[in-house]
Amino acid sequence: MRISELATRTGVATATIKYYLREGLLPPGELTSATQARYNEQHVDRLRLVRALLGPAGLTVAHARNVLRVIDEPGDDMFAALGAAQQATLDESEPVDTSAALRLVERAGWRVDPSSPEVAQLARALHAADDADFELPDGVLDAHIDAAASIAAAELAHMPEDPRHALRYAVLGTILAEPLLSALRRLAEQSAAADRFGPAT
Amino acid sequence: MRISELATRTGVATATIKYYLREGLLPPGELTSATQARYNEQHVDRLRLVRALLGPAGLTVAHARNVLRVIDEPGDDMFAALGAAQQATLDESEPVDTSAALRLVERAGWRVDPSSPEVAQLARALHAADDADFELPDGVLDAHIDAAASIAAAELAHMPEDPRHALRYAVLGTILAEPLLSALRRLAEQSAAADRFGPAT
DNA sequence: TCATAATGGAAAGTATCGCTATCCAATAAT
DNA sequence: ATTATTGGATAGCGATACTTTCCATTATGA
Repeated sequence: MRISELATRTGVATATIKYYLREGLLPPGELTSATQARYNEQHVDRLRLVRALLGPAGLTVAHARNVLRVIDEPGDDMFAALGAAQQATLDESEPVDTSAALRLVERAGWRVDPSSPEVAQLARALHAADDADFELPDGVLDAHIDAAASIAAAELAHMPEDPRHALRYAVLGTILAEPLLSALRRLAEQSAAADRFGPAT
Repeated sequence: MRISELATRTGVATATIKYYLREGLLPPGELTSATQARYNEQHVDRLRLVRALLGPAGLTVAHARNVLRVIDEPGDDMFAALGAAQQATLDESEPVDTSAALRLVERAGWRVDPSSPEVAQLARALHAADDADFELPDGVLDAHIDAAASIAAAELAHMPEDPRHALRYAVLGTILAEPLLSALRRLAEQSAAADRFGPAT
């Protein structure tokens, strides 16, 4: 198919597709002449994936490119690839004091790289709560830890056997499930609040 | 104190403080003349709160303004205020097909407003996964639902008695705990992946 | 076959966002 | 009396995700 058909089938403007091509989010079509290229079903799928990453998942173009690179070139070290996929969506930024975050990780009993950006992200979240004068009760923190642990366990338990699929699954699970979990948490809160403060059934 | 002291104490540039004042994130200081205003400790606290919302929580200025308005003017209907606080951070956007989302909510047994933006957010997250050809196993979905429910329960259980504090607590809990939960989930995954794929202890 | 439409590719333009810089007249500090 | 600071207004900036415009080169179809 040509670019215009790719555009109509995915609902993405051709100019935008050209932009994604330029940014390396979408592999180029097969050139049939100086002014024509052919695209196939894989391009359709890829374009949908790109839109999912840029839209609801909220990734920047740069982050999406990183994520796609990990999916495209898995390498043979699954652990390294998973780490790379996670870090693909994080910016490095100023160093933070990670002591509180590390204490929390230890309390959770997790085995993590103390210098990973995820620890820094956790540290920043804790500091933000602190700066906002928001005291997070231990019980609530523990609930978050348990929740995170059981989600991770469930995700790992359902990971496909085939390493190629497993990586894609893990990467997308990490990234696409994030907005899902946020929405679910808010709905659970809404429901709980309705039970407690809302109008009678 | 004057604006420059407010700036040095919070580490926020005076130009930025002026910007927040303009945007209504920070209440004006008490004018003592045409060219001087006095600020107090409440301004320091407020400014820290604003930075926490704009930084790690990732809110836009417009969303932060909405959130602060709910905190500032609680009203007497706690349920309505909680709903308003949640919606303060969401954009309205094109309508989505919420049927899959509603099915999920029903499976969770939650009591929520089917037309709420949170449902729409959930619907978009589900569609994104679908568009990306990412099949979320039921077991994983259930794990997310259970996790969301137990977090919500823990948060409600620790909500302060005093309605004024309760609202602030609920609002900040919803917003500031989101990046925290994301970080925890990623660390839990990292730990679980290390156990399964990583180097031996 | 010849006018019209579409394409690849490059480059410039646009809208939004969160600041940041510049000015100015009025006032404070020394 | 001189210098520094402030409130207030306005304009500028850098990043991001597109959009628009342009052009030479093909396709396409009446």
